[in-house]
Amino acid sequence: MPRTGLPRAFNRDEAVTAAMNLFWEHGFESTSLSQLRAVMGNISAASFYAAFDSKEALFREAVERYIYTYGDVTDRFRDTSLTSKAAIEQGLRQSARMQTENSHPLGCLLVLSAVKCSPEQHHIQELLAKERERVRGWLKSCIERGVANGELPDSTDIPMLLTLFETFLRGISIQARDHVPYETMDAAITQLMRVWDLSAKTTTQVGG
Amino acid sequence: MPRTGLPRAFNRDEAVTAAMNLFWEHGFESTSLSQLRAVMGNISAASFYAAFDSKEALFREAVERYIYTYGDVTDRFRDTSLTSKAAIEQGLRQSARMQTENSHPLGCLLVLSAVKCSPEQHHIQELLAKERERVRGWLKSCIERGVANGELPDSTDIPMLLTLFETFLRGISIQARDHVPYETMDAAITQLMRVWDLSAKTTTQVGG
DNA sequence: CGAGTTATGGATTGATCATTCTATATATTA
DNA sequence: TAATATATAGAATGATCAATCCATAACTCG
Repeated sequence: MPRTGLPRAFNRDEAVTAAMNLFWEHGFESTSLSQLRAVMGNISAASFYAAFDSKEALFREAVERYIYTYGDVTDRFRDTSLTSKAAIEQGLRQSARMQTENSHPLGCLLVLSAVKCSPEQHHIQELLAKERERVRGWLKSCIERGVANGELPDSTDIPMLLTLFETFLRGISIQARDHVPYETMDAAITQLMRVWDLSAKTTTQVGG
Repeated sequence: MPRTGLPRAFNRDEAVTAAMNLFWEHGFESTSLSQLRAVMGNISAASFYAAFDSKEALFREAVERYIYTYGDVTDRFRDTSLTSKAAIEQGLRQSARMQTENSHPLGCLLVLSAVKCSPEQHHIQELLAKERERVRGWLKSCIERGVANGELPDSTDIPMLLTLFETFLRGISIQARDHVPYETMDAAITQLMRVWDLSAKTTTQVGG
């Protein structure tokens, strides 16, 4: 809260959102500072660095903003008021729906915005990998809950099921970018969930 | 075949392969010409431009090289000596195996190396999108063949099945980058293919 | 008003980007 | 050996990159 001095001429909050959308569309490295300053209200370089430490610091803010807004669709994986199956199914459907909306860039920012970058910015890749790992943890906990509450048998191959659903989830980002419509992905999710039912029906076997 | 003049001091073929690996690892835009020249045998800029028109032209050659080498795992989708189910299953397993090998960069070059780029290089994105579309076409033909030869009922929702398998296929690239091991993806594919069996067993219904 | 504080515009930094140029070295062909 | 052709090294091109500097404008507080 700046108390004295010239007040900022642009809305910092709106600027972060605009930056998030640009990073989402073009990725971290391919988004230049001049492009960012343009969408942030045609602000000068001095104004930018008075408000943000660096391009990387802005990116971190943009990622945080994404997680708490569009990225919150994966919260369903943590919703214990639903059955494990419903949590996964709804998480997948919501992700597909959000990533195919045309009111913002297609796909998931956490998957797409730094899938590749120069060696000297490897830590940016790691930042997003850590966020994906968080989602993976929720998905894993959700499946483990399904085993614990009897939805799935004790013999369930948890890493396998986790990978099945997570791989599909990650693929949604590429498919959304390639303009595969939501409805088709939604239908595919319906069939994918039948694997859950098959796992649920399997009688308990001796684990290896 | 140069007949006169000073012969090239570096192996053009090996240089393209080295460039392919660098593009595969870091993507088109994040790979600089100086990095390329370094791995291509510490060649000078003049030598580079004597052998290649531009960075983009080299990238196109690298993509072509990839398609005919590592990328050929998806040829299984076109193998009509197999049942449609076997073609898809083997194509998925081979893709997962190749993309997780540690003798080269992880994931698929066609999916990862230009998923994001600056607006002025949109055509690079489109180049790779077209290659992915080709694979999508093979996958679609494979499923259609399954319907035609009776493996799948006429009521089969082809776009749905296509998207189910393609979304998983695309997800493998992200998962491989995130170091998900081949064995786990292989197990997931086994379960994914059970959806095929369910589709095959479904009695013919009135289509919508 | 004057002192203190902050944001701004605009020029500038040094690095790196892809690409081109010039001069020279080395090959084949006549 | 002379003419021709090609590749080379190394410097230089202009553009753009993220980031910084300086002077000035505009605000609050005393």
